[in-house]
Amino acid sequence: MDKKLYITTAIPYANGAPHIGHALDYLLADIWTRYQKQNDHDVRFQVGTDEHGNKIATKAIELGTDPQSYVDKTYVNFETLIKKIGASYTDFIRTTDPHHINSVKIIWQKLQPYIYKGNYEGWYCAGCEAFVTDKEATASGGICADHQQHYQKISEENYYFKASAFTDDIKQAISNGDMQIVPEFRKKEFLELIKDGLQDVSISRPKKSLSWGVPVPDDPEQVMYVWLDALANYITVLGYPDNPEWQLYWPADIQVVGKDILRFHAGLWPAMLLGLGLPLPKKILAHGFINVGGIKQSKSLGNGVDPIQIIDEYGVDAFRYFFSRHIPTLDDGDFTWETFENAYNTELANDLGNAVQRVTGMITRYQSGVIGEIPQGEHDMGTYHKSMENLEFDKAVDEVWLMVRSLNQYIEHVKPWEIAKQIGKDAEAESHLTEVLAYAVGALLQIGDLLVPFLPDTADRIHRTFETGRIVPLEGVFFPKIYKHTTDPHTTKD
RNA sequence: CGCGGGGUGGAGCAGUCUGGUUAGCUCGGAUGGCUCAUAACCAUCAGGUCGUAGGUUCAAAUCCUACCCCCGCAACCA
Repeated sequence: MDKKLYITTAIPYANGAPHIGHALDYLLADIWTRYQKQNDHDVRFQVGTDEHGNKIATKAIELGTDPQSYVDKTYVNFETLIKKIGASYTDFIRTTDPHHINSVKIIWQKLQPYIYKGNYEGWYCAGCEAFVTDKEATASGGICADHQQHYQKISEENYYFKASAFTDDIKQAISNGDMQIVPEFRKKEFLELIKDGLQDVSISRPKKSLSWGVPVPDDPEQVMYVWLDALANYITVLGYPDNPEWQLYWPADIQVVGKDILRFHAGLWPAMLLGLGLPLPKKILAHGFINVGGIKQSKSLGNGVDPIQIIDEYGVDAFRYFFSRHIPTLDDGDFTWETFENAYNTELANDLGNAVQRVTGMITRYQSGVIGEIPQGEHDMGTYHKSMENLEFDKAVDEVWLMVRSLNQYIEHVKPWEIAKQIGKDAEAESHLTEVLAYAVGALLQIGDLLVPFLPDTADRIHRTFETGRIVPLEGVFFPKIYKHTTDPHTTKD
């Protein structure tokens, strides 16, 4: 058996609507997973939801229910999105799973040598029953917008995790690449951030101010705060510590996170792992944010884009296509309905869809659907694989489209329809035509192979159409034109 | 001097580390060709002071200096 691989995604807070940022996590992880599986690796792929905390408890009370019943409903929103994207995950963890809760307690105990009691001081809103960051307090002028009251500076006793103890080890692991941070500039950014050392982190709250969470072992007055509970999911989902199977998968090969939470995954989380005596993840992939028309998505602006809507209107492969190719894997990207639809119509419909269509059309028309001997596609895939290894998925897809274009050029160049006219006049025309069309099919099949990680449905359709040596007609065309957010140029010209 | 990223034809980007053929690609625009195909495809053309000002060099988008502008971050925000 080949080495077992493991990839993780961040677990979103179950209170809230899934948005495009979450979708990106799942998509990137899924592309990598499918790519590795295509190369015969065993891949475990985790997704999940973070289900503890005050916001959930408060919301549940508001709705006249209890927190557990509430999250039992809301986590489904994420599960729906994940499935809709076609993410081939193997594990869905919820932080309210009994096994997770038990494991977190054990983890707490194992980390005992690095846990101490201290005072947490910060701006607190009695209405929210929660602390806000200094930044937030300053931005709002010291007044909570929801409750129209001043934040109070209060301090309370809770437990701290001595992350600072691991500063040097973590710095070293990052610098020497044992724990690789991708992209490189994020690595620099993070090393700069921790140059004066990691800060110790508050990992619990008094029970009176945080009711919904994992109880701290041996201290009924304290409940675990988010970090330890949530981050631990990456190993508890594998069965840590009681099911030894976790050792087959840990350390993770890649942990996919958004750039905003890189610091927790590159600092606190590795510190926890070192405290447990566990190896660090091999690679952390920090992707960027998706703006809309150059503007940050926000609830107050109401300019958020719903991934479900995109998938429902254009299909899952169209979604996967745009977000893998037109959103840079390692940097911020931009979405507008216009650019999305344009990419769909020109690249998926005109370039790829039409190429498949014209090849199947000619084979059906000239050769009654018989393809004959299909040669291996001969395009050099070095750049593609290199881009995949570097986690630059956008560049890998670019490479595939180079092939699509050159196939269209090839067809234009050899003009199969001209050759067809020579049949009966020229003795070699028939075999020449067969050869040309089979070559085109070979190219399409190679394109299909390369699209497996990105557009699984499309790849599958291409294979089914051609692989038997005889055209298998499929219902409908590949990527029919869609004009929902832009105008059809052919209806406005009159 | 807080840290990081960036400013290249209408839009989005590559090229900068390792200076050197006519600054490359996609979309958009114009013209032409073709007709197998989803009024698709193919070809050609138009369009750029490579943020600004200096400097180094036979030669700079690419190296050096100064400055301007934009974006993100500035730690418990799940």
